[in-house]
Amino acid sequence: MVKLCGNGEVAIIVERFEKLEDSKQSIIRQAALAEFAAHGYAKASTNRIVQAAGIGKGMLFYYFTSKQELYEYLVKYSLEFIQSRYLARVDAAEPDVIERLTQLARLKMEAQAENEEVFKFSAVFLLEGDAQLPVELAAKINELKKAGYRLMYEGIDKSRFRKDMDPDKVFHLIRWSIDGFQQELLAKLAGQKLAEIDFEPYWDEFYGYLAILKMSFYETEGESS
Amino acid sequence: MVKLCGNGEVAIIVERFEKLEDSKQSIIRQAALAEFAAHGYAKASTNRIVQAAGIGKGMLFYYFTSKQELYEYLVKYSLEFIQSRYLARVDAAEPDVIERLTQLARLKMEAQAENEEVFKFSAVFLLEGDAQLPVELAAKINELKKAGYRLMYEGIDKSRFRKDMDPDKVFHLIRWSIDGFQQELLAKLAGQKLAEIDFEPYWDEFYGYLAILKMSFYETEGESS
DNA sequence: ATTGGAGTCGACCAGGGTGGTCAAGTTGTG
DNA sequence: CACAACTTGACCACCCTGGTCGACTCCAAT
Repeated sequence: MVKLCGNGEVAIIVERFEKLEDSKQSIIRQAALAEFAAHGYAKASTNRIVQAAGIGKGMLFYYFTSKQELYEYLVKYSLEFIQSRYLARVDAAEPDVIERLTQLARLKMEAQAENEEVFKFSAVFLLEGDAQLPVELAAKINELKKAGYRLMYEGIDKSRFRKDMDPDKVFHLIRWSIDGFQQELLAKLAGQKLAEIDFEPYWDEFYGYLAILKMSFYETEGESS
Repeated sequence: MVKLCGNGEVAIIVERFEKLEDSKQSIIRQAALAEFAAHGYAKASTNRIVQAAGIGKGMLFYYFTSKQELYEYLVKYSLEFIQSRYLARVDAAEPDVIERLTQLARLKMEAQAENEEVFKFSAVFLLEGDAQLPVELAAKINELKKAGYRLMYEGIDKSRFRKDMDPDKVFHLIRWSIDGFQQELLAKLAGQKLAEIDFEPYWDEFYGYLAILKMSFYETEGESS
């Protein structure tokens, strides 16, 4: 009988890695994520990975058959991480723009604090064509992109905006503002370990910006038809 | 007598490049800018540069003594380009936030249309520590950074904002909005030659956003003390 | 005590890319 | 013709690559 589902051997080999104690697994995974995030698939170096992880060269190819397979494992891992630790937590039923975007910002920041390398790596593999992945993985990537898009744009209620402004434009302005704040915050905190930072003061500042946005773009209470 | 000002030989060699007809100079320059922009100093390849420029390997080292000198030439060229074609054109006396930021956006877009590679390259060398440049060049880079910072933040009149909002926060919201628009536009136009694009419709859209920002954040006319 | 398999290491391999050189050849000009 | 400026790409020594593999350690089962 012919195997229809491919890669019996590969599965056996990757298992070795998954049997490792979590702490060691994590060290290797983080080292590899960081390397691929910093250099992309082609220019990432397996030598630097094993050096950063503190293991012998041989071990990497004992756990993974090849650089390519390691990369695919990391993509799969990252997709699952982003899905379960970030997107799945967003309340897609929240219709208020600011509430929704605030949730996205907050949950993303929390997930990023939990594993920053995953997000840096995702920025690479979401754009990169270098690696060419098996169709089934490429499909999952597209799913994730669409899921993210949906959470950002679908089911948003723009009826509460001031009537004298184009609601789509207002929506974009709000989005750019929140993105800008977030981006600038991350740039300011670059180099520090996100997990160790007390974000409360930054969130307070953030809510100050949100208050201004609401005051500016939302219909004033009790002024309606 | 001792030469106090260094590099007599280098000057003679670079002269060869500067004597070239402009069109050829430009082809080589653009190829090199693109290569360094895409890969950074360390991983840029002189082989790919000569290939892209359509010249023999030897010529590159006939015009420039080394990869390092080529890089320094490009940094110098880019600094001058950005200074003269972008920053110098900004009217630093314009006190109105939106007017000022609009100018910055518009002039940057025009300069980018004139030579896109310079801006992509500048994004690299403004961050990169790889190359280590001679102090005198590093100083010029810092000057440029400061000049840019000044044009963005200095001499701005925030007194026309609504009195019930923190003017610094409003300023940042406006900045992020304009940046967001610009960034998204550039992403949408990626791959096309900026110089061949008719920007009028985009500017119209942009002014639509500005109108909303003014309506939202500026003190309403005739409501004062 | 012995065996054997899982786990671990790093020296080693062939291959490819690196920045830079240079002998050879092509031009253009006096 | 001669001579200098210009142009080429094969070539160099070197470095790093992904991947292999023989040697070694450890430990549980015999």
